[in-house]
Amino acid sequence: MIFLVDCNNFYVSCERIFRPDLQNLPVVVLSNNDGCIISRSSEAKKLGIKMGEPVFKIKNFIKNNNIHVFSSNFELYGEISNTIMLELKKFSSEIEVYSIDEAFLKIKNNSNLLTLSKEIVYHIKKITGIPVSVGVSTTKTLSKIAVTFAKNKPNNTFILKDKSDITEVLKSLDIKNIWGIGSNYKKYLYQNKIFSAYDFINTNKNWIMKKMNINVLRTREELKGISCFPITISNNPKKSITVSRSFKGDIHTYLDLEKRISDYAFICSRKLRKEKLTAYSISIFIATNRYKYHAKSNYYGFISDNFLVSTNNYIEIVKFSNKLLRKIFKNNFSYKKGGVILSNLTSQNSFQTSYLKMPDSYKQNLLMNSIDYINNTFGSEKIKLASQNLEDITILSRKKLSPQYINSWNDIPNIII
DNA sequence: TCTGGGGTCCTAGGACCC
DNA sequence: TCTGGGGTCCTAGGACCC
Repeated sequence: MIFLVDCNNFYVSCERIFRPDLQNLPVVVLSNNDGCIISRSSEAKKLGIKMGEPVFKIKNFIKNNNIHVFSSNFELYGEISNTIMLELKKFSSEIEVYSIDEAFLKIKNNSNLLTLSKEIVYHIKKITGIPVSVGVSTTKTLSKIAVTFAKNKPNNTFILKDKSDITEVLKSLDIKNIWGIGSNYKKYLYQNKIFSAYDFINTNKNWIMKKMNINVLRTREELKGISCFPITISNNPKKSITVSRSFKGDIHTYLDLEKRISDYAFICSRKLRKEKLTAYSISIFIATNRYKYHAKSNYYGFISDNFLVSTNNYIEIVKFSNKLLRKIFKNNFSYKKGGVILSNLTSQNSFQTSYLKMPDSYKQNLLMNSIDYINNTFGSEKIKLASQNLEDITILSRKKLSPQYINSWNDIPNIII
């Protein structure tokens, strides 16, 4: 059987660990730049706050209803997530960490599914303080359905096993709530008079393949109890690394944009080096504010290119990103967002060399390692490259940031007796 | 004033080969 | 009048996820 363990309102629950006074009160967590709502406590949901809602639109509502607001603290959430996943490994060695707040567990000895589910809920809450839900069924897609039911049960567990139960559930379930059916396929399926999950399992296979794709067909099979998405235990190596941000205000000049792109390229390189990888390809994009202007004053620039040889050299990556930026930059636009993507990644110990370019010299490597050492020891922005933003201003707006309770010595909670 | 960020997979069609 | 058949690889764009 497949157990899907899903944390309840994960980011909000993380904040509440250190703020027990916020139990039973409406709480929300915001996206980067304090832009949108990305996590809501059940009380906030009951007040009608929607997922992805822009904060500025409901500023007064937040105030009037005494809703507690946090900026996102992903460092903290990541640490808590790691702890949860380590604890879950005690229940099964066949575990797939699917996202920051979800994991699939394959459990073979399934004598008492309900008891085991309750045990998982109890254990994770006891060790980490995070409330989780457990959905159990025979395939990943069915477990996904089970866990949504679990969220509304008093003990946060739900077993979806009997054939007749499954049929009943599928009949009651809107197709848009199936894992793998997004807004576009939903629209298309509605147009073809397919509304419930039960309608969907009775569709024609060739039609699905012709009009959609193989994964949609797999989803259909999974709903019938035929497993098509196996649990992938090995943590596959990363295939791409992105750093992108919306800017606080608009940017008009090339030079200002270059500072941002240099920053993102530098951060991206740091992530790359942390994973002990090198990149062969790099992409840059810049975009105007899609909400603000008419279509003709909007512009989206995107470009990709390859290095001669895979690299994780800060200087080389930042230099190349600026060279690409020059090719897509256009005057007379107000830029609102930009990003750097590194792809075609390989391990730094095994990449392909080339006769076109000498490998980094010993001195270059020493320089790169020194940058890492200094930034890791004294703060991530101590050493920068000259094209980066050198003024001491924070790029992100995070006005309601909680302390780094468990990943910074300065922020360790004090207990006063 | 103000609207997030980071990923993966699939496929049609183009470029190329013999 | 009439111009083959069978492949592989790459990539942009579209779909999805949290």
